Amino acid sequence: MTYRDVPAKIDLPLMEREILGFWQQAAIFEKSLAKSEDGPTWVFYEGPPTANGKPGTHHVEARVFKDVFPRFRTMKGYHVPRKAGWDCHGLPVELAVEKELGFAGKQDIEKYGIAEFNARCRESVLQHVDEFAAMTERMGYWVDMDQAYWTMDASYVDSVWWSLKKIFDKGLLVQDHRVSPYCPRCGTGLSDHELAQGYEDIVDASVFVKLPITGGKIVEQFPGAALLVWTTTPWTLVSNTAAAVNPNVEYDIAKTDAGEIFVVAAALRESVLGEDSTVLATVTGQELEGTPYQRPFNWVEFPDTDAPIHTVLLAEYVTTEDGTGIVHQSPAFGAEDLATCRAYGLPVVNPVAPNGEFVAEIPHVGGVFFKTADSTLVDILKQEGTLFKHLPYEHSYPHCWRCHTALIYYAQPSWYIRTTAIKDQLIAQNEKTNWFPDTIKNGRFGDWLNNNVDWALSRNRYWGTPLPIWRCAEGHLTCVGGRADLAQYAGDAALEMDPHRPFVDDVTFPCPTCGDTASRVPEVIDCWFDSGAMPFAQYGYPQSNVEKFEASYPADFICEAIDQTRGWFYTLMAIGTLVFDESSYKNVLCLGHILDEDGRKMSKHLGNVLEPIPLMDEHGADALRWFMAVSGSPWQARRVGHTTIAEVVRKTLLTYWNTVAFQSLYARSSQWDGSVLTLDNPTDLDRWALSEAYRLAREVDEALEQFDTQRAGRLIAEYVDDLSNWYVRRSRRRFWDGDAVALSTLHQCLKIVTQVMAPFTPFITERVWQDLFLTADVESVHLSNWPDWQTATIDDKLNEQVALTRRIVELGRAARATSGVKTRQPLQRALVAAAGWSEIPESLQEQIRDEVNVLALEELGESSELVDVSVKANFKSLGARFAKETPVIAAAIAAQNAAEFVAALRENSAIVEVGGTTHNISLDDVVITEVPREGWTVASADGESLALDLALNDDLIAQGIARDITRMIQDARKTSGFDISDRIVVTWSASDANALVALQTYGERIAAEVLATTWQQGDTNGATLRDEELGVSIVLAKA
RNA sequence: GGGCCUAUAGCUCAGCUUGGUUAGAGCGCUUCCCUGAUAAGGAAGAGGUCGAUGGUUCAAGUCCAUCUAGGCCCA
Repeated sequence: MTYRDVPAKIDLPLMEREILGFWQQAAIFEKSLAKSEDGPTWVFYEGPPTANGKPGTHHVEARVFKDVFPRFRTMKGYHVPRKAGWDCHGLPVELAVEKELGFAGKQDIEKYGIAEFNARCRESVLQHVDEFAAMTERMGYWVDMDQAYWTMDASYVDSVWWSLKKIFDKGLLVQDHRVSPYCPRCGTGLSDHELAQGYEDIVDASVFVKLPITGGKIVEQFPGAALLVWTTTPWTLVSNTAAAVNPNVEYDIAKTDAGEIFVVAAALRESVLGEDSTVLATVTGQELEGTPYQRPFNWVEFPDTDAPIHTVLLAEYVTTEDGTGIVHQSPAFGAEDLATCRAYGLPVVNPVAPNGEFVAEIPHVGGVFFKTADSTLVDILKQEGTLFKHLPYEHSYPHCWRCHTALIYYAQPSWYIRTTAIKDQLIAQNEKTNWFPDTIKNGRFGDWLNNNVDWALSRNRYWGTPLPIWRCAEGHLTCVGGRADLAQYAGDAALEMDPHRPFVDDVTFPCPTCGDTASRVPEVIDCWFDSGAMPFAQYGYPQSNVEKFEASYPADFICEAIDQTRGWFYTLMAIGTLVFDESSYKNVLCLGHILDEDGRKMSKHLGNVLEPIPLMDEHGADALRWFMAVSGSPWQARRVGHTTIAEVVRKTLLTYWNTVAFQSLYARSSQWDGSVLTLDNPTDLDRWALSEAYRLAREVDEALEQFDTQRAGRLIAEYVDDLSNWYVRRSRRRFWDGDAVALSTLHQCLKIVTQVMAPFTPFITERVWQDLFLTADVESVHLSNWPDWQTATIDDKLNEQVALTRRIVELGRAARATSGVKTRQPLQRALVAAAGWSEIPESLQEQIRDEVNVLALEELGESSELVDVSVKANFKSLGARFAKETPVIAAAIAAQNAAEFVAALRENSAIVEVGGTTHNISLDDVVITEVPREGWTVASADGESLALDLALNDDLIAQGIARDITRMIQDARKTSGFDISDRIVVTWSASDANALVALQTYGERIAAEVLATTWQQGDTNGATLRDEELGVSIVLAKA
C-alpha cells in the first residue's frame, strides 16, 4: 500500500472518465454482485424508461436514487441484483415513426404495411435505447444492461400473455362497450395517461335548450311547461336519449317575465331564469321521474323498446353547480350518461362514425365533423324556438396530444380488466406498502384506488403486445397463455413466431368449443401493462427462471418520479395483485420533479431542457448526483441549474478533495504510507475526529434506511467541513512534523467519509480509494464494507466539549474583531463564562489560546467583581407552569436584582411575588447570562461569553513582532517557490529597537517555525525582503 | 372544476412532526482578520411584514380556516 500523489486541483469530468474505464476493465460492478452473493437479497426493480426519445435530466434524477440505495445496501452486505429494462411498445413509439415517415393516420400505416411499420418501430426503439445506455453509463448508474429485459422480446410477450390468461381465467378480462376518450384521427381510444397531456383551452358554444314536456301532472297543471337543459356539446343533442335529475334536489316550476314556464333546479333558478322569474311550484327530482318530453332533433331512429326513452331519469351524479340541474343524456358520448341510461335499459344510439363525422343519412349535419356541426345545430335550435340561451363557454377540453384533434368521448367496444372487482384487495395491499413520502399513500395514490375504474386495456393500434384472445364466429373466446400454449391449438409453427402483429394475426385455429375457425381479436394492449408485468416478465416467468423470479418477488425497493403514481406504481400493484394476490413492492420512493432555474417545468417547447451528458461533462456526474440526492428534499419539486450545481461541487466535493490532497502531501513528504496505523496515544482532537467519523457512519446509515438522502448529505457535508476546517486546521503543525498519530487519524477519518459518500459520488470516492486506501483485499471502495460503527467508540461528551470549544473560539474571534487589535498580536489573557467550561480539558483550552492568540484563559464566573449577571425568563418552562400568568411572572423575574436572585437560585430556589401570591422559581425557569463589566472587550451569545484583556507589555509586543516576521518569511518562502520541506538560511538586520528585541528574544522560535537551519544577524544589503513599518530586512537562501 | 404539494434573506434551501421570545445555512454583496490546504479559511455588517387575511393560544414561521400565486395529478 502506497499513497499516490494527489494533485491539489482536479478536473472532475476527466477523472470520472478514467474511473469509468477502471470499473469496466476491472469489472467492479460484477465483482460487487459476486461478493455479496451469499448475503440476503435486497430486491430492486428497474422501471423501464420508454425508449421513444432522448433522455433528459429528469431521467438522471430517478437514476441517481435507483443507484444510491443499491450501492448503500451492497456495502451493508446485501445482494442487490440490478437488471435494466426498456419499455419498447406503445403509441409514443408509433407516433415517432409516423412522424418520421410523414404519415397522417392509420390508413397510411396500413398502406405501408404493418410488418414494415413495426420493423421501423423496433429500429426506433433500438436507437433510443443506445442514447439511454450512454447516459446511464456516464452517470455511473450501475445496472446490468447486458441482461436487460425488453418488453418487445418474445419471451417477455410470452410472460405477459401468461398473466393475461390468468386474469382472463378469473373472469376479469372482458370486452365491453364503454365510453372512453377517442381520437377520431388516430382511430383509437386513448389512455388516461395520454389524455392528461392534451388538455387545451377552447371556447365552445354552451346552450340552454328547451325540452317541452309532453305529458304527466306538470304539463296538465302548467300547460306549455318545458324542461331546461344545459350542454357544452350541442352535437350530442342529436342523439339525446333522456334527461336526468337528482332525486334529492328541489326543482322549481317557474315562469319567466317573458311568460315561459320552465323546470330548473331551485338553486339555479335565479341565475338561469333571472331574478324576476316567479315560482309556480316546487317539486323534488324524485317526483319528476318518468316525465316525457320532446327531444330537440328527431333525426335519429331509436329501436323499438319499452324502456322510457325521452323521459326524465334519476341520477345521483347530477349537481346544481352549473347548468340547470337537469342533464341531457346521450349515452354514446358520456360515461355517466351511459351508466344512467343502462340502468333504465335504454338503447345506445350513435350517429357519429369512427372518423368523427356524422353518418351520411343524418339531415343537415351528415358528413360533418362532430365539433364543426355545433354552429349548424345551434342555428336550427334558434329557428325552431327551442334555444333558450346561447353563451360562449371557455373551458379546457381534451385534444389528442399529438395531432391536436379534439377528442370525442365515444362508446366503443374495448377490452377491460375489471380492477374494480379487486379494489378492496388493492386497498389492503396499499396499506402494507411503505411510501416515501408517506402522504402519497393515503393521498394521491389512496384516492386513486378509492376511485378505481376498470382498466381500459386494449388499443386499436399496431406496435404493442397483441391481445392474446382468439374468437370464433359464435363468439367463443380462447385466451392464449404464451406461444407454447398457442402451439397446442395452432401447431408448432407458433413456437418460433414473432408474437407481434401482423404475424400473430395470421394464426387461426379451430375453436376448442365449437370447432369453427377462431382468429385473433385485432387489438394490442396498453403498454403500461407491459411495464407493470416486469417483475415476472423480465425473467420470462413461468416459461423460464422460476426460482429466480420466486426469489425476487416482491421488490424491497422501487423508485420513480411522482407522475408514476397512476402509471407504473399502479400497474405494478394491480398486476401483482391480479396475478399473485400480492403487490409487487414493499417500499416505494416517490420523487418530485426537476424544474428549471425559474421554477418552470423543463420542456422542449420552452427550450429550457438541460441535456444530461453535456451537463455532466461540464460539472461532473458526481456533482449532478450529489445535487440530486442532497440539495432539497427528494420528494419535492426542485430547481436545477448550472450555478446551483457548481456550488455544491465547490462546497463539499472540493473541500473533501482538498483534505485528501493535504493528507497525501504531508504523508508523502514524511514517507508515511498508511500501511501501519498508529492510533495508540490519540489527542483529544484525534479522538474527537474519529468519534465523529463513526457517528457519521451511524447517522448516514440510519438516514439512508429511511431513504432520506437529504439528511445523509447534510451530515456528510457538515463532517467534511468539520474535518477540514477544524481537525486539519488545528492539527496542521502535527502534519508538518509527520506525526504518525495525526496522519493515522486523518487517514482513518477520510476512509470513513469516503465510504459513506461512495453511494452518492461513486467517482471521486473511487479516485480517493485508489490513491489512499487501496489494498490487496479491497480493490475498490464499492467492494468495501460499510464502516463498522457498532463496535466503535462514539464519545458524545467529547463532542459536546469540542462544540463548546469551537463556540468559545468564535466568541474570541468576534471579540478580536471588535477590539481592533490584530489576532497576530498576542494578548495576556481572556476570561470565559460558559456552562461546562470547568470540565474542558487542557488540550482543548490550548486550541482556544492558539486560535484567539492569548497566553492564558481564566474562568469568569467566580470573580463576581468582574461580572454582570442578567437573568431572564425561560418561557418554555414557565409557560408550562403558569400559562396565562407567564408574562407577568416573566416581568417579575426581570425586575429582580439579578445578582441576588441568581445567588438565591443557586442556594436553593427563589421566590417571586405577583399580585400578593408568591411563586417558587427554580434554575430551570430562567436563563442566566454572565457578561464582564465595562472596560473589557466582550463577545457573548446564548449565555456564553468571552472577554479579552487588551493590556499590552513589551514582551507581548515583541511576540507580536516575532509573529509578523514569521508570517513575512513564510510568505517569502512561498513566493520564492521553495518546497514546503526546504531548509533555509536567514540573514537579518533590524533598524527598529522593538524589532531588534523581538528578533533576538524569539529568533530561535522563528527559525524553527520557518525551517531555518541558520539564523544570523548580518549584512542585508540588497535584501528583497524588507518591512519599513517593522524596520526589518531579511535575506533568504536555500540551505 | 376537484385533490395533493409548495410559498422563509437578492439566489438555492433548512427549521414546521413536538408552538417558547435575537428565525438559520450556503452562495452573492461590504468591511476587516488569518495564512505553507491558499483561486482556501474566519469575523463583523447590510439584507426577512417567514405569500395574504383571520382564528386558536399566555405565546404562532410552526396549529386551524379562508384567500392568492406556483407546481403536480385528475376532470
